[in-house]
Amino acid sequence: MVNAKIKHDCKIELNGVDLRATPARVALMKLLETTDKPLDVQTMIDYLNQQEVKTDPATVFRIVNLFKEKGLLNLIQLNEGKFRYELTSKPHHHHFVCEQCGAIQDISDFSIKAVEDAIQEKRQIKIKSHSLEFFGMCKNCLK
Amino acid sequence: MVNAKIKHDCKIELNGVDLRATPARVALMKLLETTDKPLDVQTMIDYLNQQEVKTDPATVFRIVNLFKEKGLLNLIQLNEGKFRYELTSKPHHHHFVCEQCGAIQDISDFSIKAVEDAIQEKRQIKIKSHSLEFFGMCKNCLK
DNA sequence: ATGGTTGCAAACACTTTGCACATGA
DNA sequence: TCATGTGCAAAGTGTTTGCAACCAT
Repeated sequence: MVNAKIKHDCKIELNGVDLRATPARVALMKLLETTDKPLDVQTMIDYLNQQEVKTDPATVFRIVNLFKEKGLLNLIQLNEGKFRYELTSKPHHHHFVCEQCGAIQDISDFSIKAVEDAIQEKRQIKIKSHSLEFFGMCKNCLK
Repeated sequence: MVNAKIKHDCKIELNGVDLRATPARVALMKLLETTDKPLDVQTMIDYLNQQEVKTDPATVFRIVNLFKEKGLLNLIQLNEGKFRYELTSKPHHHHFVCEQCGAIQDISDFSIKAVEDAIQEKRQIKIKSHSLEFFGMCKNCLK
């Protein structure tokens, strides 16, 4: 019942951006909705294959790219050699990555919108997005 | 003469971080010093091979990683699928990338150090570096 | 029914690694 | 001299693409 409900929600969400609600897409939406840190594609694949939903890397890459085009996902890079993704529906925030243990924390203590507006006007450019990530040592690793 | 002088400088610079001044390394330092935007490795390889200095991708990747370890280079990601590098000796700045034409501008109008300090204290973490990049449309492409 | 979606295999881009040879200090 | 660095080839990731079969609408 719970599953059915969530599936239904995702269906509406997906159809709303002209995408068919296939099992892999619905499962991926569910995963993204219940995860609090940016996911890389390999993690998504592993998760899906652990569930009832067998799928293929090519499919997941395609879904993720589609979701990004449709504006459902933000792309994030944390200086690894790969992309991570987060739902755009989550409140805007930045990240802190511990270089020792790899832990990722959300940073939402402030906004750089004012700065962004100032730069935009001064340079006569249009800023559509930004990425701001911090790197260092987390509380635990500092001990 | 000019070349000899620059070579000499790089030799000191390289030996200063316990690296031998080989032709590829010196040429790469020269390139990095005279370029104002973050370079990807393929661009470095193409440049070196156009010059007198024939070299191999593996070598350039190794040099770049060494330079980074030694603190000579900063790694930058602009949401492409690859790394870019800049000399750490350049004044700290951020970047703006035009999503239409790919142009990269330096953004050094402001600092987020105050913000960084506040986050660091509040969360009891140690922030060692950050990346802040802006994406949008440049002046030209807005026309 | 039919156009969007998938799986599979192959290819591509970027990066790393092993090892024998070469070279800077 | 000899530890360090290089070239070459091979392999390892992450990602994209072509195409026939499949399935959501």
